[in-house]
Amino acid sequence: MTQFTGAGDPARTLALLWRDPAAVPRRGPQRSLTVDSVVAAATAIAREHGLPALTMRRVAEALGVVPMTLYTYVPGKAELLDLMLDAAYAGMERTDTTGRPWRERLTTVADENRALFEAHPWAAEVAPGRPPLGPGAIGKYEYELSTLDGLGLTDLEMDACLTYLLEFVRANAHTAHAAAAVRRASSLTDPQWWEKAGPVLERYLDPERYPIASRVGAAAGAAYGGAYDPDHAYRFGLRRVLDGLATLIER
Amino acid sequence: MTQFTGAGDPARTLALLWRDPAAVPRRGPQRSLTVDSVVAAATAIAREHGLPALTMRRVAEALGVVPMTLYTYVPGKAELLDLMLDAAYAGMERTDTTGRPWRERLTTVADENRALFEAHPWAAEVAPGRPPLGPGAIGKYEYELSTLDGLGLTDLEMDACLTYLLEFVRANAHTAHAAAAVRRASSLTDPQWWEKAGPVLERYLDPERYPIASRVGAAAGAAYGGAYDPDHAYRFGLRRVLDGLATLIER
DNA sequence: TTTGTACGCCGTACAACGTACAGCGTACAG
DNA sequence: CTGTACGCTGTACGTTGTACGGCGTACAAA
Repeated sequence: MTQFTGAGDPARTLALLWRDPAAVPRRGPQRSLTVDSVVAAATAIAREHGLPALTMRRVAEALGVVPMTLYTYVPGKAELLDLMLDAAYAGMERTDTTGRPWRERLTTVADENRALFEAHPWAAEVAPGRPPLGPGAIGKYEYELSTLDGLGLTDLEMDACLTYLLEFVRANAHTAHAAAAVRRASSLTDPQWWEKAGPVLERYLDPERYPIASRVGAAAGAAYGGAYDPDHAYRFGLRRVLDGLATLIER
Repeated sequence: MTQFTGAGDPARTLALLWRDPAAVPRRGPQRSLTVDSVVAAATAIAREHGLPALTMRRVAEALGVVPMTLYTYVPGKAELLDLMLDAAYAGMERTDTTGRPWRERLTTVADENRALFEAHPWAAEVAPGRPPLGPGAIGKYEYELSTLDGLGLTDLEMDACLTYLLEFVRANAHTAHAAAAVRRASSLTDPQWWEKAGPVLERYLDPERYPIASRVGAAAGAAYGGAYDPDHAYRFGLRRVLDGLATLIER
């Protein structure tokens, strides 16, 4: 099952995201849980065991409750993911960089988003079909836009620049986490895998037919100890992102 | 279930990817299918109904066979995804841009990758934990690296530049496709959704508390007719990517 | 030509998933 | 005091990927 956000009824989801007091019931027995406790339990599971391990049954078990109980707090799993994402956004650090040069400000934003995905690897995997328009997401948007304010960009350019920067960080985290997830799933470390795959691949791969790929692939493999080094890709990429934005900002 | 690639036994997977003749059996009854027909049927389902609709049962049904039969052609679903991905790579256009300026060459590579994700939207969703080292992927790598050859970059830089460019295209396609998938799943078009969410959101969102977000969000929403325009993000982003690489290449 | 066996195909089965539904008991409104 | 709104739960359904064992075919050896 691919995991979405933004699937359910917008009004209900928004009321939930903003913790609308009018949405809590006035009758019936005392509630044994809270929306926040459900979100917290789900987040803990996703963080510790990955998104595939996040099941309604597991969340319920962690809370000492039967699965169907969760459905009185949350309409379904999609909305729970929305709530988790918004809560994660709300918990992000927001360093005040007023007055600093724009490169430093954007680097801070990038690093803070990277930290988000480090603290919540699952967040890089949920596909935000429609963004969760809760207080966490809006507050994040406001803060991040403020680092681009006053640079002479149009409103549309500000949005485009921010989207561009954030998608880079997100993509980097996604790739990094996919690598980590496959490591966990295959019970074969990266070096072990390459040790097995390398000799076999050599039987099929003709260096004369793929000269550049052989050369560059070997160089990259030797340098990274694998096919991909997320840390290096982040540092390299962030420099490119800032240089790319510079031609727009400093024109 | 999150979809991986590269989960199974490397040797078996590689033999499959390269269509090793030694891997086909010599005994037993005639095989009614081929690996290629399985891959083709699976690809057709993924393309037409999306990755969540790609199930072994459905592939089997399309081939007029019982689910377990597929397992005599393919070790499992993860390997099937590897094969699908490698086949999609193999089918990509590879325009000869020898002698053209590097910006034009890289734009061509980006556009070809974008076309891949347009033809195979599912490909943007599979997480390539470990890349499928088949003829398609290797050929693609060789071709794409050739557009960066002779520019004075080190081998590591060539790999980093290509990775950076491809991750941008991939991330853009992923976001675009997530938006399309949620539209399909929620049975509520984007304008319909905003029409319902807009008034409700206004009740919660205080413009004085989020001045920049309100202003920029409104501008972006009006310009794109939604929160995000993948086409615009691609054109904008590709310019930034090339400008960012320029400071490295033309230093 | 016969026979042993490697191997394709299939029916059944299992565990896990999200969640619909109906019954039961609680606590507030009148 | 009573009716009812509503939280909690047990059971159940339709999915998923795939393990297992039986059956029959077609090639290798005799």
